Amino acid sequence: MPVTIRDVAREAGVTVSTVSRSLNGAYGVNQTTREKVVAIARRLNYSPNRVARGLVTGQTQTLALIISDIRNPFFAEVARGAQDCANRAGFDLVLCNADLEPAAQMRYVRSMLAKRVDGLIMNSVMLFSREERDELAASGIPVVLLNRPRQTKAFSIICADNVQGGKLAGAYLRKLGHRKIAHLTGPKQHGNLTDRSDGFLSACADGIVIHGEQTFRGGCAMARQLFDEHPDVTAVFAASDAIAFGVIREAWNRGLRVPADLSVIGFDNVEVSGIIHPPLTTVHQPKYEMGEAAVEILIKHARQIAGGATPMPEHRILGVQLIERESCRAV
Amino acid sequence: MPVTIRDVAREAGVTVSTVSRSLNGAYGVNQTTREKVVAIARRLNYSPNRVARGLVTGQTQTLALIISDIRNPFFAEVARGAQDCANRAGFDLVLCNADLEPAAQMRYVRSMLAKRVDGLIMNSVMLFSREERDELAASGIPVVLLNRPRQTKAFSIICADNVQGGKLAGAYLRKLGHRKIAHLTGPKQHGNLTDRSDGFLSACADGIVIHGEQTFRGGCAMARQLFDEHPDVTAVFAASDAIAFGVIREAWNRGLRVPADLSVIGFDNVEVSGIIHPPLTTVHQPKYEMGEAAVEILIKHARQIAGGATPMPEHRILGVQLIERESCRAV
DNA sequence: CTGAAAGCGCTAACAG
DNA sequence: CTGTTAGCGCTTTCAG
Repeated sequence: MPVTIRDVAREAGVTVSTVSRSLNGAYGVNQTTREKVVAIARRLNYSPNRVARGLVTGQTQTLALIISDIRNPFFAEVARGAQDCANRAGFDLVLCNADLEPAAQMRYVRSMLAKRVDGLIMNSVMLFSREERDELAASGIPVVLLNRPRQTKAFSIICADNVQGGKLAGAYLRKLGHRKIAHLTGPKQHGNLTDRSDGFLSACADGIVIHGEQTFRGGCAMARQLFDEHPDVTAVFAASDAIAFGVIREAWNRGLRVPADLSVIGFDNVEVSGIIHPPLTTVHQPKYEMGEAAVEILIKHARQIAGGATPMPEHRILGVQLIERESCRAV
Repeated sequence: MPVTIRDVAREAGVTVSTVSRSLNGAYGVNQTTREKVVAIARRLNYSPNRVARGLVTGQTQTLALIISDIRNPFFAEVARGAQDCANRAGFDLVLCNADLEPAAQMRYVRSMLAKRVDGLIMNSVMLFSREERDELAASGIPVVLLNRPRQTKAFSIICADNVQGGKLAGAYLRKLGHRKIAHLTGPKQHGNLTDRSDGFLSACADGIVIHGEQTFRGGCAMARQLFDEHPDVTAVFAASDAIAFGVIREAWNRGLRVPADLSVIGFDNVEVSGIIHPPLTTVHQPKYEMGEAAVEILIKHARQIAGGATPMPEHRILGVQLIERESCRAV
């Protein structure tokens, strides 16, 4: 049904190879011939079948993004950065939501491999077993891991400077004069969050640390526990904005005013943090840029592989930034 | 590098056609032969090259989702529903963010067509010109439009019952006893929003309608205008949650308490509406289900096309629902 | 039930 | 500079 390279060739009175060369800007085509071919291709509304091209070149100009959930605003922002960057380079991005299930994640990986994507971005927990990791590495396609600071050295890694972010938050609260400070975070042993805790504790060695669920609900629950057990706390550093929102909600419920009675600082700087009341002071992660960086690396590596080279995995840590809004005050 | 169907065939001592048939569950293969082939394929860790298969079958098991911006929580939710549904059927989903630019949108459409996706979901404004529309229709792949109530009859359409939603909101505010009610919405002549307005006006014929930008900032701006020009208004129906958040923010700035001094109802029911203070009463759109429905239609139509049939475009309107939270009160 | 052969639409040597 | 030839890896008639 659609017009093929053969149709163009016939119409132009040349062979398909000449058409291919003309359209792909390869050397060795008479300028006049090329122009003629290009004109005819345009007139026929010809568009090369990328599947066919992919089969012969071995490259699909497609990347995969395997994350836990696109509804998480953090990932939405990363995805947008990744897609924009991919688009600029003529690549497409396929989206996979694997939640936190290793099995789902691995199914997606295999499916993407079978579709011969040129690269893979993944986040999500404890990826696969040793064999699975080897399987991926053996596939020979570039992989960048998102936010997995201490992972194997076989893949590239992009993450924000979580240690620095935690330190920034802790130091800021101390500078405001707070002395009884709590840190509400997710599960222990969670790469990112552990780094944030470490950074925080380096600035507030006597900080109270409470673990829970890294969600709005989790934030509510941890805040309840905190208010019950440590009513003298004057400031909290939430390991994510979602947790911070829970803290603010719970503070409201207890009649505590933020920031009058309680200072709260978050982490991530998701869009809503500027919209809620009070506007949330938080540590900004360069989410969009992380997506861009991941794709940038992938494309570079894919080109190297196409050129016969073996790319070196790259580990890039992006800077964070304190965003002062209205949820903290000096005491 | 990767193991091909030929490797399996050689190892099994049969030809590639037998391997193909065995693996695809086609009729006419000796049970014993099939089992042997399957076992060997598994042992070799064989996974068919989907690009090659796509070239011959003409189907890629891939769908495209062209939206304005995945960072918009509305689209994130739709995307998640779409991706889940696609995944269940063995399809993948490629994500494109075209913002509101017709040119970008058309580039994505063409790119997806060239990659031979099996179907297309699009939202975004005033798609293309007549020729562009014809070009898409001529491509012969199924298309479903998101939230474009009054579009051409050549494509399928999924949208929420916006008229009903507007009516629900208006009737609710009246039932609470409000008489001076304002409706803050986006640009005029915007399919969805116009429907919401119409529904609202059918319940509140004397409602004040203000047009602006359909964003948080736009909500702030419209609220300022409203408070200046109509200080006696006791309730507002915002055409989207984003606008409602702006109204609440601006109310705070003016010292108006929500809902004590001003009742606010939104539209969409994005996740944050349950997180902000006060929790927002709003009209729920079945976003996830809209994504699912879109993919469901696409896949059904793709199968029909593969079977030689010509699918009939389908128009599906999904029901909405009033979510009562704490931003409205009776007067 | 299985094999041989053709071909999807394109690129890429290799000749001429 | 252009044409001929050979596949990429798979499915699918068509024979046997």
